Amino acid sequence: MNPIQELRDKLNNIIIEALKKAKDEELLQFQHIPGFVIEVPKDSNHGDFASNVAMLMAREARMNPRQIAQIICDHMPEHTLEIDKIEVAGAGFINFFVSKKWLYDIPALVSAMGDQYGNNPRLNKQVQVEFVSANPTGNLHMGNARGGAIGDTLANVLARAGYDVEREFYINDCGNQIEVFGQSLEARYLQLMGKDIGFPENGYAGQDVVDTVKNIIRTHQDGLLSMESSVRQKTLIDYALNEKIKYIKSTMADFGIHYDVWFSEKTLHEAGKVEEVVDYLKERGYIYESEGALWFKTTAFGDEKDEVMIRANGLPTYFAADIAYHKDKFERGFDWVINVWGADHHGHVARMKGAMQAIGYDPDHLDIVLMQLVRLYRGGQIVRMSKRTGTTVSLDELIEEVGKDAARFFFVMRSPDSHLDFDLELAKQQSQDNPVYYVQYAHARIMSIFRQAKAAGAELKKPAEVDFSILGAEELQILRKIADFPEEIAISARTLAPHRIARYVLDLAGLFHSFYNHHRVLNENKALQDARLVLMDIIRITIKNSLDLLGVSAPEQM
RNA sequence: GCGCCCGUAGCUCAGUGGAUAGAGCAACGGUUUCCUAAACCGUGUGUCAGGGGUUCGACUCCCUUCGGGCGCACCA
Repeated sequence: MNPIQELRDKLNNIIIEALKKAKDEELLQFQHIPGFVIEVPKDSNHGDFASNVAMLMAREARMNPRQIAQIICDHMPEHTLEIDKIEVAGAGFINFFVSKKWLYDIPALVSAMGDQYGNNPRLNKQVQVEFVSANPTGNLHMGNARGGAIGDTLANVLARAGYDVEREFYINDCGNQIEVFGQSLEARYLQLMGKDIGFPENGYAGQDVVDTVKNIIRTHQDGLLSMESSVRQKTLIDYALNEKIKYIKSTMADFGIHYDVWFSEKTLHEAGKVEEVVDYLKERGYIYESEGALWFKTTAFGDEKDEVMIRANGLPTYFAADIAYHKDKFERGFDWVINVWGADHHGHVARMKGAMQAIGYDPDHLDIVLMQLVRLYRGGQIVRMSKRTGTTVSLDELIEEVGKDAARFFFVMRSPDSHLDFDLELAKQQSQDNPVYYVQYAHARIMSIFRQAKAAGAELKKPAEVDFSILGAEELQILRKIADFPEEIAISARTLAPHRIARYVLDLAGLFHSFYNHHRVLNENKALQDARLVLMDIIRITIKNSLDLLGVSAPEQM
């Protein structure tokens, strides 16, 4: 149920009917009705809805937009909508002033839908969101954290927007980096066993690798010393990957994220899917050999330069595996595939889409959400992140310091396109300056009102038993905001903009706090109290559902 | 050099081609002790980085210049 969308659809039909009627009467001349919009004007003086249809028709109809608008108004058919006023305004806008009575139906809708409120009709479309997909060779960093918050919120939003959603984590468990990882593990192992041995130049120098090796020693002691190097590395890698993936899974769970699929890159190679896709491209003539390597002619799809698929040493590149991976995704039947990537991978986007085109899939069914980098601040000072010095803050440490709720909210608060300054002090603050606190507090405050109401013997009545015409302008504004929620979800999904939900719930919490500071819910006027209690209940539901989307808890008291 | 993102109020940021560009913080002025706590109310003259273009209409789309970030591996 999306009340805004329903009203919009009805107005849309009325306009089209009016146009047809005017054409029949030969007052307007046109072949096609243009793709006009019915929008909610920013300024409420311009009505509840406004359409630009007259402006768009001006050229074809060879008439002044305001005249066209007037003709449309004069030909509005009979309809069931209660409309107070329709006016022609500005350059030719048609403004609709819908009777406020439609808002009185909102509480019953929200109340009946409960935790389902906000959900749009099912679309029967399968969408996959792949996000984080961190290398299992180290700790989760702030980029992974932001990707997690964005990806998971986006998945939640898409689900409520009507899609069938799957969350997936791609595990890069083979390739060059894993070899380097193995060499690093081996060096640490030998060092810890007292051998005087150097460390690989580009190895993983972090303390977490040392810790992992210490865990291995705890169970295997010196048992790996006698092994041949390649066997030893494999043993170390298997153990370490297992440990790292367990760490990632548990940290993600602490962050409120639960994946449907953990997809191993290795299985792709083992199943021959990578060779398969290279062969496929070869058959189509997109592959050529040069300097011992096999190249994919990505320039044929707008890339700047061709890319290596199979290296001279016979091993496929990450790109080759990634094409096979994305082919596999589409073969699994997804109508829409979404990846959340760090902005440092942007160069990969065009060639990935090109690759999809080359293997016969519509590149428009693949969307990449690129997110900009994160900067951590502590008391106005930037927290430098350096793997060398080991001062990097990991996601598990962040969750421990500021809590899951603040972390989730902060990471998703800004547009993915925007660099994110994460203020650790603000995130911990128990004050209304802290946006997550501000929203949660609104929820807790409403719960408190209900506790007070119960103590006073006041009950929450069913919306049908309550007269909402007693409500004033501020309450109606809140109703209007609540009515927007499903539409907000639809837009957020369509534009892949999960930060809109954070802003939405901040707005709603702001309206609530402001109302709370001016009016008493529990008061002498019982009819008013009944209406306000219902209003409080649907604010509570909408805030709760918004916070659910964000993966943030809604406390009963604070 | 080429490509992607960004540039909006003092600061941090919103802004699905629509009408007079918004919010929070900060600043300034005022009120107040009330279901949850020093909270509440009010106050914005912004070259939407600059310049061109498309459009009835541009912060939004295109071109270009400047500034910042990030990429441009037989790494992932």
